[in-house]
Amino acid sequence: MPRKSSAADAPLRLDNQICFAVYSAAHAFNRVYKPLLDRLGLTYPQYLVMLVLWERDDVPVKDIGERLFLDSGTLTPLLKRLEAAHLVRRTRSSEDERQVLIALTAQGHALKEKARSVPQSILAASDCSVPELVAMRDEIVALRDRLNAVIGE
Amino acid sequence: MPRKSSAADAPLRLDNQICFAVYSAAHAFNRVYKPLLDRLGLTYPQYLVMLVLWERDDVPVKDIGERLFLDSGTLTPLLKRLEAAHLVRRTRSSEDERQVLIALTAQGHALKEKARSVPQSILAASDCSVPELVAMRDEIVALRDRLNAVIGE
DNA sequence: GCACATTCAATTGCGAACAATTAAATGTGA
DNA sequence: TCACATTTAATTGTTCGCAATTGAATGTGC
Repeated sequence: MPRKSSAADAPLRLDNQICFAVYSAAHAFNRVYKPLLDRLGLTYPQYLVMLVLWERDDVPVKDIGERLFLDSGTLTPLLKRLEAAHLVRRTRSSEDERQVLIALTAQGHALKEKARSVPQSILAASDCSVPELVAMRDEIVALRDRLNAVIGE
Repeated sequence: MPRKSSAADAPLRLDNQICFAVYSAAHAFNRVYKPLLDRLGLTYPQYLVMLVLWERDDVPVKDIGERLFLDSGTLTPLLKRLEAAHLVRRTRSSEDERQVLIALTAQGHALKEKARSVPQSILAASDCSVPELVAMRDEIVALRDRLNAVIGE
């Protein structure tokens, strides 16, 4: 028997999965961002780190990681690339030698001005009203936070 | 002047970004899936490929790529790992020698039964009603499709 | 039939992402 | 004080994800 598609298979159907919706939307965002961020010389994760630093500077790697849900295994090499691009400086804290503080260079600060056009371009690409996007964002954040709550038991 | 947070900066604020909501939710899903998929011996992208194959077998790499929005650079090594795990077979099509057809092995088919408990666990972790999840999924898919439409000019 | 373009998978190189481990600095309790 | 645990980044190794290129097979237009 050729295994006809059955109702019992619905939970395993790709297009029914919310995780795949989220996964594929994340990649779609990445592809839209790519040409915009190329002009800034940033990758998407690097852009996220810069967003954090543009809000507050001179913070330990740990803080950036907590904000972005990333660990040092991801951030250490990424921050070294930003340092090589002269956008940030990495210095050991003198109060606590375990911490490495990340500070923006003048170039890093200046890049913020060039980045201001990015959110507008993304808004246009999403072809969606701001209130709709805000509502979706809040729902997705709430879902993410519930998922993260499960991970910490 | 110490650059106080200003309303002009709102579009660049991390927590205002829907892309970051999606990006961080995708990673949260990945972390919830990890222990469940470890028991199947699969990574999350490998699980997605298996979902595609459990729906329809004996398809070219191209079809899997279109379904998952992934290219051969990602899929070729991933499929070789699934082959090494004896879950799929890779054979050149005889009608069109350019294509490589991916077929499930008996083990690959059998794994579907072990996978049936996964969606239920994810539903529980998301701590959300099915109608809510379905609504969110459809919104996210619609957004993804609009973003993908922009990429193809 | 033949030059040419197109399609498809594979390959190479780079940048995430994370698990697991390491090493150094700091904190804590007896 | 001193043994011990904790915190913090860095490191190593594996797997994605994609751009760019390659090479073989197929399709096409003349």
